[in-house]
Amino acid sequence: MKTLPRSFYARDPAAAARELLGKILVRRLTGHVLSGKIVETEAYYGENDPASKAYRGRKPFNEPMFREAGKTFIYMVHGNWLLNIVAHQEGEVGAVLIRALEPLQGIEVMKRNREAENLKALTSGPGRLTKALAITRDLNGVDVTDSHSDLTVVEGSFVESFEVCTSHRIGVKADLPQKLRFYVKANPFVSRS
DNA sequence: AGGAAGATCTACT
DNA sequence: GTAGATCTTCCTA
Repeated sequence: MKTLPRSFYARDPAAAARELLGKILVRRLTGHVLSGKIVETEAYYGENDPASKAYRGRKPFNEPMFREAGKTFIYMVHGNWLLNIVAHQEGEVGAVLIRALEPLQGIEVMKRNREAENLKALTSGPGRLTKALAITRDLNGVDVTDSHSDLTVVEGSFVESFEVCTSHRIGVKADLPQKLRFYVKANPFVSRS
C-alpha cells in the first residue's frame, strides 16, 4: 500500500485530521506487523489554541510541532503515551492526535501488549492504541512518510463525507469554538460517540 | 518540590 | 454512566 506523502500533512491540521480517517496506521516490529484503520482524530494548533501543547510557546518537548510535517510528536499524559502526527502549512504550528483505531493486523500481539482480551477496548482511545502498538517516546520524531520507518501511514478506505462526524475535542480544559474532533459514524472502535 | 495534564481502569449506583 | 484512584512526564515556583 502507498505511504502517504509529506504533502498530505503540509496543510491545515483540521483538514489533515479529517482526511486521516480511513487511512491505515502501520507499526513494524521485529517479526510482525501491527496495523489499524484510523477512525478518530483531533486537530491541534499553536499559540492561539489553549488546548495545544504549543500554546505557551516553543519548548524543547513541543519542538516537533514547530518542525517538519509528517513526523510523530509523542508525549505522556496521565501515564499514557499519546501519538500525534505533525501537520501544518509551512511556517505554521499544529498536529493531529490519533485517538482511535480499528484493529486489522496483529490483533493477538496487540492483546498481549495491552494485557487485555476485549477487542473493542483494544485500540479505542489514544492511550490504548499506543500501548497496543508498542508506541513510546522511542518513536518520537519518526518520519511516517518514509516507507522504511517503524511507524507509517498508508492509503486505506475512502470515508464518505456523510460518515464523518465532528465534535468538540475530548478532555480539554479550554476548547476553541470550532469542532476539531473527527470520527467515523457508528464505528464501534471510536472512543465515544 | 508540587501540581497539572488531550486518560484509563475498576467498582460501584 | 459516573466517581475515584492511579498512571509519568513536564512546567512553574
